[in-house]
Amino acid sequence: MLSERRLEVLRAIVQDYVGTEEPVGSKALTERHRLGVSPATVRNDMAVLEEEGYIAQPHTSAGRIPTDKGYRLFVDRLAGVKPLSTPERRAIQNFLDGAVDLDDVVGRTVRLLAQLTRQVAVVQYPSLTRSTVRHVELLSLAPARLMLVLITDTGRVEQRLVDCQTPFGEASLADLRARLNSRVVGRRFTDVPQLVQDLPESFEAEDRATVSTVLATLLETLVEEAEERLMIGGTANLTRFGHDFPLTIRPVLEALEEQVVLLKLLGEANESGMAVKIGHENAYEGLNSTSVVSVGYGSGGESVAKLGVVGPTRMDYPGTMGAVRAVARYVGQILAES
Amino acid sequence: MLSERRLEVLRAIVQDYVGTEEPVGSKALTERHRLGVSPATVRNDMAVLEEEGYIAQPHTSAGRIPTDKGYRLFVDRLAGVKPLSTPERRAIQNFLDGAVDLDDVVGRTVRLLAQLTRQVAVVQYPSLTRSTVRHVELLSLAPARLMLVLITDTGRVEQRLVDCQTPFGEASLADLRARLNSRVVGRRFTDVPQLVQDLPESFEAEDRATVSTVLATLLETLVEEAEERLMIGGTANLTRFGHDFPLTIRPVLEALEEQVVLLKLLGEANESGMAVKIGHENAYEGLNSTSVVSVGYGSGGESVAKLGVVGPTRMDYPGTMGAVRAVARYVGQILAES
DNA sequence: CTCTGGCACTCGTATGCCCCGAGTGCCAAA
DNA sequence: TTTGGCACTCGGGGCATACGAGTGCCAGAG
Repeated sequence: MLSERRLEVLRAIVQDYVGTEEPVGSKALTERHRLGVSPATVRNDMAVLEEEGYIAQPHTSAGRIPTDKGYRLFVDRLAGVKPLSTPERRAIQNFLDGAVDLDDVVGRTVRLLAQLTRQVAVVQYPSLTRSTVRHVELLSLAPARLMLVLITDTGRVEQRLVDCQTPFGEASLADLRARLNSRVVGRRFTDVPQLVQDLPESFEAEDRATVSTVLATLLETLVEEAEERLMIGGTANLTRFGHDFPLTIRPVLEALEEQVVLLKLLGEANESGMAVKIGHENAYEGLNSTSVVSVGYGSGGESVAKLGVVGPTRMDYPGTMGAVRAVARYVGQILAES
Repeated sequence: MLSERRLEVLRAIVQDYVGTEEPVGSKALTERHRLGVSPATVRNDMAVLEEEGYIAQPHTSAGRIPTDKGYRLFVDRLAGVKPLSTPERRAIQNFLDGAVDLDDVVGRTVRLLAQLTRQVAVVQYPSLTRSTVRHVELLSLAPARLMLVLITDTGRVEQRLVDCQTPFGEASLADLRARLNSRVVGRRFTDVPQLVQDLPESFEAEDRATVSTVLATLLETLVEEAEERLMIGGTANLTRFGHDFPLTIRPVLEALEEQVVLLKLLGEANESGMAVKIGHENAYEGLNSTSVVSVGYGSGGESVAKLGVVGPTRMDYPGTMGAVRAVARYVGQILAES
């Protein structure tokens, strides 16, 4: 077990390193922090911390830098979440309040988050899997071509073209539209499949194939959209990453274009609290020198999607976590209002 | 006026510099290209080219590199557009043919373009301003709340919520829907305003306010969506930019997040042919060390949107132009089919 | 058992120096 | 107008040196 003072030393190392981006030595530490002990003592503590794997030396005769394990301990036990200042809060609210539609909300959120944290921001569009159906519309575009429009309670609209084998009359169309809506409006997406399961049977034989096609398309839309969309921003902040540029930055840029990877990363934020993935804790190799801070957000108590930031492992965790949490809350409010 | 041989020298310089990324000297030139003259002659030609501003020396006693003006001349008079190889063409077609909807087409296009050119690709969603209306749908969500859905001939769907001051009956709704569609379906967006101008007058007094609100929302949608959306990809290729990294790359990343800037850049592609903006020809300062190759694309003869790539001024112009043109053509075909 | 001051040692970085070579400009001759 | 020759420039690489921040260890004090 590490003594109180050793933890204090670790905290000081993390804070200094995050600030200066340079390995921190024993003397500098005692000067910048009032630890009340001499550099020699700190050296001993550092030796122990290194042995335990919390810090490391880039080279002999250089200062120490925190390891992933060190950051982990720092986040878990040594640092809180730094709340934002009142002006910051007000700025967030003002900025988000100006949004006019869902796209705008997400767009503003991502820019806000990038600016606050000075890192790369990732925001997932509110999820459909939790959503309910507000309306399903069927339009006849051509004799054998329909358009299916799905409207969700989060204000999102998805459309799909449906090609039918046989022409589908206006009467049948109106019939299907009415029955479909009476069954699924207000219901959760996950419940829809079983709710519409037996619908084809109640139609004339000639229309059954088309009805089945329409339903299949509807279900497909639900599933496809469960794989969510993302918006990212603040990539220019990648330039603040470090000195050994191209090598570090390239895999990150590549990862940012792989929506699947990002979704998986965000997905690991458990619903209640914030998730912090540090360095090698990230499954994707290209992000081994980055940390991901993510949190769920949503209207009401339930989280419908995730948002977060990606930055160097050497980041200001308390500040970043504070910003992420605050933004998530305000976005949730905005969504609840609309 | 520059002699034929001087132009040949300039072409050789551009080609070599693009290949090696290093300033090219007179001796190396005569070795790699069969110019049929001695290095001394080339030196004289280079002196002239430098005086005219087509090439420059990074330092005394270094080779020459092309200036923006030099690239300009190269593109305008010395280089053609390099057609893609047959396998490349086939690969493009196969890749784009797999697309399932508009988002997918654009997504695949941007990835394809990034991969072919090894640069940053930018694709504008097909524009609405040129499009025609395929259908307008009105849904009643609540007594005083409507949803307006606009479907375009390019397969795009836009929706807007409309809050009415007074409740709007189902009968009136059906009436408005029918009249609206009979007037605008098949018409161009730009023609819509005057086509619906007098619609409110033909309704009962109590409904007129609502009808006006709906029409206003419709027109607003047309205008708003004229400011197009973009998709970008291949940002990882920015790492191949050069040695003096952060300084060059940062403003480019910033520019890429400013949709307005990008739209303006693409917008300068005139409809018929390809536009190549080199270095300082780009209005936006951050892109002064980049070139933009863009072209319009669309189904049929008309271009409905633009696409292009952003790369270092030192790029393979013939190859890039060939790839951009080919992709634009195939995307146009795909759009025409669907 | 813990802390402290002292001391020798390490090693990465900055600095200065030199040399090499690619590249240039100029000039006189073909 | 082209060519070969020649002196000059200057950036970059290699090398030795000096510096200094930082370490580990040890002996002594509390």
